[in-house]
Parts: sequence; C-alpha cells; structure tokens
Amino acid sequence: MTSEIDNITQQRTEKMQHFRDRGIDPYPHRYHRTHTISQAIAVLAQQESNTEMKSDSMSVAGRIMSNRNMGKSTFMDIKDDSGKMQLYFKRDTLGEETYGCLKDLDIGDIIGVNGEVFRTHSGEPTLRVSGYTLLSKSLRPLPEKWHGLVDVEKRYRQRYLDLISNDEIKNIFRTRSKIISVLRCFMDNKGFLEVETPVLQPSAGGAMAKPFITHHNSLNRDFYLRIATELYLKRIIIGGFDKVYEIGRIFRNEGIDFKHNPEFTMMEVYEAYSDYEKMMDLVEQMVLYICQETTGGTTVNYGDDIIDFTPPWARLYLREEILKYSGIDFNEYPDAASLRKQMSTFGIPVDTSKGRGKLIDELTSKFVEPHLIKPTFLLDYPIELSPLAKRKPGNDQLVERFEAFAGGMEIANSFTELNDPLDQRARFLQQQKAREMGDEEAELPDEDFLIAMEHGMPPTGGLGVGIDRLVMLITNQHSLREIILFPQLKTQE
RNA sequence: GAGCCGUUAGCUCAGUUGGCAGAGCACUUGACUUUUAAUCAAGGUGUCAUGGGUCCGAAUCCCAUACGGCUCACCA
Repeated sequence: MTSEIDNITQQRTEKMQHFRDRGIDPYPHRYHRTHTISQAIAVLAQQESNTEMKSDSMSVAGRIMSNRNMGKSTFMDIKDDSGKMQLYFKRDTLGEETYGCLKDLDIGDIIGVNGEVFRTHSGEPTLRVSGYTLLSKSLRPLPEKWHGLVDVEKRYRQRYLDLISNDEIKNIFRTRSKIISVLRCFMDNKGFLEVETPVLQPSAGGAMAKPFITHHNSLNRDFYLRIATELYLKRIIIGGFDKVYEIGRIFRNEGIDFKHNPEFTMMEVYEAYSDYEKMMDLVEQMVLYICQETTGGTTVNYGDDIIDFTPPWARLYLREEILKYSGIDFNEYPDAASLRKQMSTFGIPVDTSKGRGKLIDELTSKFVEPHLIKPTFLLDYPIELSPLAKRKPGNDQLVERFEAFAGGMEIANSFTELNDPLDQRARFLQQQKAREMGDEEAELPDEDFLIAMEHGMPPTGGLGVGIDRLVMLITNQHSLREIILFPQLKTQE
C-alpha cells in the first residue's frame, strides 16, 4: 500500500530468502512440540518443588512477540494459545553461525525451539534454547506491542490481529464457546434431541422479520434464509420427537447496531406436553447452569450492575409493567386507533402504520425493557404480536407467552404453542391482513405447515434463546461486535 | 434511514491563529553474554480517508463521498 509497508515486507522477504539460501524451508510442513507453553512452565514448577527431578529437554512453539538482542545473548518472548514464555538464546550455546542467523527472525515469525526450562534472576520462566526452527516467516509487521490494536474498525476487519495482540479478546471467545458447549450438555442431559432444519426455506416463517432472499439456480426459484427455526421444529414435534432443540444461525434483513447483527445464533426448544410455565423453569435452570459452569458463580457483573441468576426470577405481567412505567393500560384501548391516540397524548410519537400489537411492543421496549436488569419474565402478550401462540384461557386478547429479560435486554421468548389448526389458519389470515395494511414483517401463511398441524400436534411448549445476548451478559460485553468474531461491516472501497 | 463525532507513518497518538509533516513503538546499522515496555548511538519512513472548492499558501476553513463510532428509528 505505502512504500513503508512495502519496505518492511521487502526486508522480511529478503530474510526469508536467506533461509532458503541456507537450504532451510521457511514454511516447513510440520514440527513436533513436546509441550505447550503452559505445560512447559508447569514442568518448571515441578522441577523446582522436586529437586531430584532432572531437567529434560523439551520443545515448544509459538509466535515471536518481542525480541531483545543484547549482543552475544538474545531474549525473545513467544506466545502460543496457552500462554507466553521467554526464550534465552546464547551464542556460546548455539554456536556463532546458528546464533548469527537470529538476525533473520522477526517479531511475528512462528518458531519452534528446544532446550531446558529455568528461571532467570528476576524469576521469569525461560527456555534456554539449544536449537530453533523457523516454522513460518511473517512478512508484515504486527500492531504495536504495548497498546495493541485499538482501532475498532481494524479489530473487526482483521480480527486475527486483534486476537494476536489483545489477550483478553481470546477469553471472550473461549467463554462463548464454553457457553454453547455447556448449553448443549444441559439440553442433552435433559433428554432433548439436537436436530438440524433447513436454512434455505421456500417461505420465511416463525418470526416477524424481513428475510434475505437468495436464488437456487437449477430449481430456478428464490429461497429465503431462515428467520427462525420454529415451523420446522414443530413439524418434528408433530412427527413424534417429543423433545427437540436446534442451535443455529438465523438471518434477519434489518439494521446493524450494537444489539443487532444480520446473522445471529439462536437456540429454539420444543417440548411436547410442556407449556410456557414449564419453559420458565427450564430457562431459569439453564441460565443458572451456564453461569455456574462458565463463571463458577451465580452472578455476573454487567456494566455497573450485578445480575444474580438464582431462581426464582421475577414473573411480572406485561400489562401491569407497561402501566407502571408508561401510565398506559392497554386493556383500556382495544384497538390500534385508540391506543395510538392515547400514546400521542402522552407525547409518544407513533407510526400510523403500526397495529395494536406493534404499539404494545413499542411501549414494552421503550418503557419497560430498560428497567429489567434483574432476570425477569414478562408474561401474557397481546394476540396480535403472537400468531403462533395459544390463547390465554378466559382472555381472547392475550396469549400464553413470556419474554425473559436481563441486563435490560431480551434474552428469551417462549409460548405455549398454538396447536389448533383452524385457529392457526385464522391467525395467518389475520397476519395477511396486517401485511396488506403495510406491515412487511407480518407472518406469512404457510400451507404446508398448516397441513402438518391438521394431522394433530400435541400440546407443546416452545422457547427461543438469543445466544449472542446471553454471551454478552456472561462476558460483560456491551456490543454484539465484541462477541461475534467477524461482525458484519460494510465492505470497503 | 436521520443527526453528531472521527479518519495524520505498519501500530499508538501529537499537530497552536491557515505558514517547511511530528513523537513513541516497529524497522535498518552499530555497541552490549540474565534482559523483560531492555538500554545507548545513528538512520529511513507519509496519496494527512477520497474528490472538489476558498486562499499567495490547507492536515487545519467550506462542500460532497466512503468507512467507522455514538445517539435515534426498526428489530431479537
């Protein structure tokens, strides 16, 4: 790009050529290391506590992170996935020629070294190098050693540099991986079957969101990237697998911000003969278990707050909480027009294309959600917002649905699943009307799904958990981009 | 999609009222056999995001564009 980087790359390319000139492959096929760096340091600690143990030669490998040349001796730091260790190269040990070739090594190169571990005067665990092997020559300079990589855009676009130079970043992604593995373990132990359903769907259903559209060439038709796994998982329940879950990538064609990435990871769970009450218990147990297995405790720090996941979580009614925080009782406004009018007298700007459900949703996210720091269930949602959920007995306007919140974010959504095919058909029709009124996110009718349900679906509890947001909570990160390795950014140029 | 802020060396950052483009790290050369943000001496390094404009003169002022951040809108 500029002459400077060309310059550095050219110098390093020349150094690489020096190795070739000496008959050394700068990119050898393999290297046998006997220990990781943390294992090597552990061996040193063993030797120190047991003086009869003799120090054996061992080999480790890693990336050179710093280089302190002192003339006839040289110190380097190398880093592998397990940690960091100092290397001590001495001319008297290596011989003049081998020692002299150190000048062709650079920060960023990956090397293998063998020797014995010892501790320097200042207590630093160090490997006294008796031989080294270049494993990969680096042609570009690393970010600055002290400040690391700070530029947020570069951190996301060149995440590998972020991982190399900012150690704490790796821990976030280790925790993310652990959370998913612990979650899987939890579900498996509860007897749930992990299944996979199509990402490419002829019609995008199961949630209210705009889909991505793609094209299948040989079928010559468009497909949608899934916005939810719901309708396929329910078909599986109908098929007789009583407890299923899927952890999968979901795609929604919407704006990007600290809480939203166009692709994100969600777990959906369906259990026959369960309902939303039992799903609340499941969520409480699940999140507590994940927290304990990943942090060792029942609480996490999230910003200035401490969040305790110990059950039971607060179970509050949506209507009462909206009333409490906004002063509006949506029961008094049975249609969109009257609710909209009431909201505007409260000075809340309202989009006239929104139906009653969307208005209630807006009241929730604007007035209630920010207060839900402690783990909380909000119960009983308006029917307009939930075309796949079963009505609340005794109240035709509400469904048996909850959303779980923590840290001011929604982390789970669940309902007692609608299994009455005639009601389901009517709800789809209602959604179609909303769509004709201009609601682009209304649920699309899915005839194939209706046929499935007409064969008989057991009473079922369903649950969706936003894995990314759960990871944000556990790792105390306040942007999705910090917990997704490659967050979506605009392409440059 | 709207508003505000940002973009200067490979990295981290200064840059005064519009008057020669700067530092540290990194890099090159030299000294140094337990250093550790090693130290010491010397050296090279720029499309000041991009494109226009104002001006004798622009990193600096104005306009547009790109990308990013924050706030809002939409959403989980």
